[in-house]
Amino acid sequence: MAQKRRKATSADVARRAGVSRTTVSFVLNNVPGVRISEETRQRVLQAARELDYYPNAAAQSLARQQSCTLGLVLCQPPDRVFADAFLPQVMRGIGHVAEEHGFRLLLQYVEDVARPDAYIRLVRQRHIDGIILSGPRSDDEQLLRLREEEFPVVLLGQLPGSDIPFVDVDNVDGARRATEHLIRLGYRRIACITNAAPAYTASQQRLEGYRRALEAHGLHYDPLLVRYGDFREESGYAAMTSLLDVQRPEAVFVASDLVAFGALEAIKARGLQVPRDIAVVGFDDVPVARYVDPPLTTVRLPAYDLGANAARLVLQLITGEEPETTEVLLQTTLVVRESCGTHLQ
Amino acid sequence: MAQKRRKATSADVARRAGVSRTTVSFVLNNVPGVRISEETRQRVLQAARELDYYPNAAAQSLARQQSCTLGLVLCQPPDRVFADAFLPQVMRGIGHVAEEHGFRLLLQYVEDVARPDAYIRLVRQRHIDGIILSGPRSDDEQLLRLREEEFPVVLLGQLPGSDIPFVDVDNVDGARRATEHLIRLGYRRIACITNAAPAYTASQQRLEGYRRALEAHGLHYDPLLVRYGDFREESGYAAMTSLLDVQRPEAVFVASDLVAFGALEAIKARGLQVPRDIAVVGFDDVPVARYVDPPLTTVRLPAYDLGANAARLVLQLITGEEPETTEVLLQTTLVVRESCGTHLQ
DNA sequence: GCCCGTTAGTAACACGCGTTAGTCACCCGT
DNA sequence: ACGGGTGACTAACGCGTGTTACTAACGGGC
Repeated sequence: MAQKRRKATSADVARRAGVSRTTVSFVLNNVPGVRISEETRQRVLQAARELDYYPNAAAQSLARQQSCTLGLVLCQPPDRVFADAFLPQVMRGIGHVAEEHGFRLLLQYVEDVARPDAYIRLVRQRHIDGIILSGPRSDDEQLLRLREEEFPVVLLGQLPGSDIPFVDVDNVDGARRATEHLIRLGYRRIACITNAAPAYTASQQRLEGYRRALEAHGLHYDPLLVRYGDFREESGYAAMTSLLDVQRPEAVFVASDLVAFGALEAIKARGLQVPRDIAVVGFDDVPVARYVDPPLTTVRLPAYDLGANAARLVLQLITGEEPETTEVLLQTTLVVRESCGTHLQ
Repeated sequence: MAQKRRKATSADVARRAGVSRTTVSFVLNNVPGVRISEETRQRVLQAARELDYYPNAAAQSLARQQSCTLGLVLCQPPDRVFADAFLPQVMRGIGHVAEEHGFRLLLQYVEDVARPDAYIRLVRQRHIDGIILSGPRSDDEQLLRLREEEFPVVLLGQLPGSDIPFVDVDNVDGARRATEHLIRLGYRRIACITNAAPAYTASQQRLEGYRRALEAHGLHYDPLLVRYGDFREESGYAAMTSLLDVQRPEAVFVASDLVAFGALEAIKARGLQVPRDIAVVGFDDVPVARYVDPPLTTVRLPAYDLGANAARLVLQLITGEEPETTEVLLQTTLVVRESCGTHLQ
């Protein structure tokens, strides 16, 4: 049974159909502007079917000078836990769009950012036609060179000061809405714990959103109510403790669910209750946000769409279509659960 | 700056080094058994460096009759939440091992199991040399055909009744140890909520482990203390409620963290406390297990190793090395937190 | 009867590399 | 002087496809 036979080539199909290889290629690729009689066309299709013919991908790539493959490069920063939670959905988004356009998806982890050779080789070897790069670093020189060479690159996340096309979440707006939600619930003294050090763009942006919400409602932005997290929950615990040591805020906007979990712990450790004593809103809507106690009100990121948009954009760059915009910001959704105290009203 | 120049080929390198293309190939591939003078060798390497030469991947694949690419096929069953949490780590494991062997990783989602053409095409088109398939379905005929053709396939998870090589977690042992932990803590009346319907292999195995632990310690296995989950937390809530309606067990082994979260809710809803009134142990150690209230004692799966082993195995199948074993079961780790009541002792 | 346009298809080259079978020069021993 | 080895390379083919330029046949208008 096991057919270890040599696989059929287009030459085999041609022979069986009694035509030339050229004709086979024309028929199977539906080349426009070439006239083939319906009868011959059917003969070719029939032969291909009978021989279970599939064109060899390597040969096609070689001849077409195109690999029809996208590279997904993961330069994950320390916030692996966060990133990991979203990756599968992002990848599904990319995968679907890529498949619709006949593209495949090649995965490349880059652990050591100092040596990104791995993904550069994929480009130089013509293994991929375009790149979606998650977690861009400003010290990545290779990336800038690719850009100069006009190789199709799309970032997942932003690289300030560069003009590389990107797809990202509207962090400012998400944070603004989260904070505004707290304001509308009547809280006035609202603290903020960021998701990471200010060096991270997303961190800055979320803080900015928090600030804008306050100012839009005539509240004073008080730097003493701001603390910086570092992706991990321990940092949330420390930051919250520090806030409580000074003066208990009525509410806290924590720009990361994970950090928020730490903050929840710290609040409990003080014998306080959420949301009765302090309201908390997170950011990210990681899968478990709804399972913690109390269920966390948070900001949901459109993971699937992030991937789908990135794929769409890089495909446009590849085909040379002019994209409407090369800087895509996707909107977030506020997911109201219990930690913000809505149900207390 | 932007060098839109044609990329260097091995012929260019040959010309610059003043040798034949053959020699270039010999040098760059370090072909054994071929004598090249040290001087020529250096000249070739030098020329390659100066021209920034990278061999064209498609051409290499075509000539070598090998793509040096692994396919990771994801046929995720309904337990997406569970699967998603582990995927990134599994992929890292695969990615690392693959890279060590000069292999790349191609990702393919299969949403519609009835039409697995997508991943079959990758094989027929010689795009990949081997497959790691996550979430095998017994109704996947294409998969069995591949096996018959002796195409390198490794499963992540098991397919009962087939002899396809696989890598999986030792579910029986993990469940046994989780249950034994409860027994050692002094609990006698121990219930079990499975992670899924009995149709799922992993579900059966975990129940079996629970049973063995009981019997090994002279405890009676009572079907009335068993309920079936369905991956989702709602099922855990319902199952736990049902258990409490009959008679309150002293402890519960829940074969899935997510389902366990639901069980925790149900217990709280009855005004009972964990672990004081009922001890709970979960399975999977999803990232948030440590953040729920109380932190969940659970069984950790070696996600990274799962991927690394699968990659190693499929690479052996590809190179024709005889693997020691084609059925790999990896051990789990019991992660003791608070929900089991250890700290009450 | 001749020319030309159209239809239907093909020969031949290009894509960039791996590899087998061979060539050529040189040295060594007798 | 000559056969035989060896070290250092190379010519040429094969991998399987896409595509450009060309041809052969046919019919139709004048």
